[in-house]
Amino acid sequence: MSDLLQRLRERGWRLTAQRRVVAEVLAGDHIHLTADEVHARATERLPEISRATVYNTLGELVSLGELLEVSTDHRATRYDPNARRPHHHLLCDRCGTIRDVHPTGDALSALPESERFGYTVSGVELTYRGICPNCAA
Amino acid sequence: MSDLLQRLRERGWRLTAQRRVVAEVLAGDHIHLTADEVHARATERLPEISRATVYNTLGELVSLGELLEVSTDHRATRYDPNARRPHHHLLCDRCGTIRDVHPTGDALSALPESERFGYTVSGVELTYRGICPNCAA
DNA sequence: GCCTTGACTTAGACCTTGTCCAATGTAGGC
DNA sequence: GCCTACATTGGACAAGGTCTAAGTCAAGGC
Ligand SMILES: [Mn+2]
Ligand SMILES: [Mn+2]
Ligand SMILES: [Zn+2]
Ligand SMILES: [Zn+2]
Repeated sequence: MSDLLQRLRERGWRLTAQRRVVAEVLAGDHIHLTADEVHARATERLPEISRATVYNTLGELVSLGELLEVSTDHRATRYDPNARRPHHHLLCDRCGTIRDVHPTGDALSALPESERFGYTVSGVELTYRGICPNCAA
Repeated sequence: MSDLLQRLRERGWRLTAQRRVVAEVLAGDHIHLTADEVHARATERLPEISRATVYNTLGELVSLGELLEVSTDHRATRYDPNARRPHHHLLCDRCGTIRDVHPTGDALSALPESERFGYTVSGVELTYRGICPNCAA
């Protein structure tokens, strides 16, 4: 997290209070917040931060490869700070909670040449769906 | 496609010109149109069809299990008439073209118990990403 | 330390996607 | 052919997201 700020400074980022707060809000495991959720949490620490700045900062972090965009549902995009270790997602259909998961094997190799239609395939995303223990109870 | 209309009539659907045109627009393989694309194509055949009716009809077809919603990008939902044969998607990152694909193996069994976090896992979606032959040229 | 400047932030207008509603039209049973 | 419950319509509305012009400020140079 201050690792992150360090990397960003090295890439010429100005260290503003707003950017610092957004970075802080995104710290942690299994974090997949929407832009408005990030804004709400950032506002607790820095009341005057604007929605536009949150969107700007999230967009920049995505461009820099420090954040991933995840669109699991048909609602708002979620932002995933776990961009350094490849992983997939397990989503609760009832409450929307998302966990990072690491399936075995390589999903890419499961797509035979005959099913590639001449595409150059570079990646694959898996989204598992189910019901979380909390919602099951 | 008239199969579809047949099934729908059996389920109590009124056969209106609007619904017929939406069903026609959705016919074919590897079709993954947005609601506005469906509306645009439907308008060519039936100029007075409204956006609300297109949304209504698409929503009903989804409820009836005749259409799938696909959200591969972070933009508009796409509607997939290939609801009868399970499949996954291969997406061109440049132009957005989507193909239906059928990978080998079972992605569900690739998620070990230790990575399920107590969830009851019921399904998995795969999205392959790459560049289509058209965009590569 | 202070100045300078280009990068950053801000409020709010605006756009796109999608939902909702009251008024109007019509498919299909009789 | 009539009736009526179901379908369609235009437009208002809402959420998520983008853009802009004006003001602010981090940080390098002195
Ligand atoms: Mn994640
Ligand atoms: Mn498909
Ligand atoms: Zn849940
Ligand atoms: Zn392409």
